[in-house]
Amino acid sequence: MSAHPVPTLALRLARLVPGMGVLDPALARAIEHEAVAVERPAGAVLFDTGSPCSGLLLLEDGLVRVSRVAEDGRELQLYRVEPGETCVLTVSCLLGRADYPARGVADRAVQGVYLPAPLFERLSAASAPFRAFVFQAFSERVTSLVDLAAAVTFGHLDRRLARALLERVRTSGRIVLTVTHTELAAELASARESVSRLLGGLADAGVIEQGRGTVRVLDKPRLEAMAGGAPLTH
Amino acid sequence: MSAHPVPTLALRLARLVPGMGVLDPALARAIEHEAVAVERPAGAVLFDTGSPCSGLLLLEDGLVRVSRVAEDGRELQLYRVEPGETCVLTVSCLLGRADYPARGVADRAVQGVYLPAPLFERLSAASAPFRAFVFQAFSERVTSLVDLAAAVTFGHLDRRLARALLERVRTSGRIVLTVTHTELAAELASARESVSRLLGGLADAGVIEQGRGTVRVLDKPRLEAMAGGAPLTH
DNA sequence: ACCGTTGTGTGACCGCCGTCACCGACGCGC
DNA sequence: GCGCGTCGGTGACGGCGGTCACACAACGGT
Repeated sequence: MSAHPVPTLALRLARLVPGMGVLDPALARAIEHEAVAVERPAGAVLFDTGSPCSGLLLLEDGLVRVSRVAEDGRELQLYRVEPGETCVLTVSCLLGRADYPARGVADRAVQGVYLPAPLFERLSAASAPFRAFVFQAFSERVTSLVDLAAAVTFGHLDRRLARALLERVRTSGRIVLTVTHTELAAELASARESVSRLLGGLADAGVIEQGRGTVRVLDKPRLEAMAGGAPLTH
Repeated sequence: MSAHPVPTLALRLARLVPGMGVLDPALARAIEHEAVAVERPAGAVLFDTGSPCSGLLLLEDGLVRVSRVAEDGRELQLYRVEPGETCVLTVSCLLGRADYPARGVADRAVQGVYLPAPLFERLSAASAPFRAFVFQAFSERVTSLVDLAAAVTFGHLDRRLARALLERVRTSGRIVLTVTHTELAAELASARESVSRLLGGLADAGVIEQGRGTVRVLDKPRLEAMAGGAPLTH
């Protein structure tokens, strides 16, 4: 397809993992053999509740939403995985040989490098930078999960909504978000009507501006104040 | 604090970590030098929100409650650490060099082996069993955090209360729990009155029996049904 | 036996938010 | 234009559970 040579998997991996420059040749060969280049379209289910975990996907591009689904169909977004990040649950399941307790869906088309479990273990045993990378990301996620639990318990919906909006501003880099009230409600495990009412309030207060399927953030500082100032993964 | 007729620290460590039998002599020496035997009375605060994490405590005896405290003083128990377990947050903070996002309090008097960060890193680099031990525990905790978030979001108080009771039955091994309504309320980030009413209902239904400062679980299966996926009959 | 402390029961009130019902607004295809 | 699906706004209602304000019982110390 491509006229120019595609980077090797080891190279693509090295780009994702800071400090992982020089590799043992045997290890590099193992990567070429065992790692897999992955591309999935938006909407694809990457893993689901109860399914076993066979390896770790390192994201180069796209966005993955990881969410817990209740019996009644309601859904709580646990976190989102962006390029350069890792999926805690996947690492967790790999380390503990457990099944996934949640669902991962490609929010935007996904491209990355997939490391099957044996390769993952070999890498984490052999490469300190790889370990550091995985566990650093891991650590941030655990904190964010704790934050989530606290936000759901203490924080009221307005606060969580503010956080969700800020999160989207941060990851998209734009202040005009293309998101429907229904989507936000699903993300927060709430009801569309509640979200609509709150957004209406924010619009009245001049914090945001609404369009059909869009939200424009006008007053980010105010939104941050509402979110409660809690540090949400830089 | 060294030469004693008591087991060496390396030995105590080996008892805690399955499969960690034979150690490199240099490593064993490092453990003797750097690890610290720790004993703290019930009620002692082992770490608190915002404080840095300097090492990992492996519990030999006692019980640690890890909870997130809100601004208004309400408290949500994230999990409890029992002997043989590790504290996710501690490991997480160690790995990510982050500050604690929660508070850890000795619920019963605590005894254990404390591994300062450098020693922890050395051990996790050198010993596969140690890595496996830490990360296995880590994995379980992450799952339990996800469960917690889901329970708080979807589950109602009765369900969470049932879980809390069962958890205590499990860890104490006895069906007569010495726990006050106030304590349960704090654990669930709820109100004492709510807990009292729910417990009253359970007593009426014959699921439990109450005393002053005690709860006797009579019908564990029924309690489990409540804690599980069964819809609540009101 | 007295009294303070701690644990529990109970009624009243109310706010948040989930649910139901419905309608209007916008977009798209034909 | 017309129909229709998606999106959003609004009112009504109700339940869970948090808060307040008590009353009271159990235990402990002196």
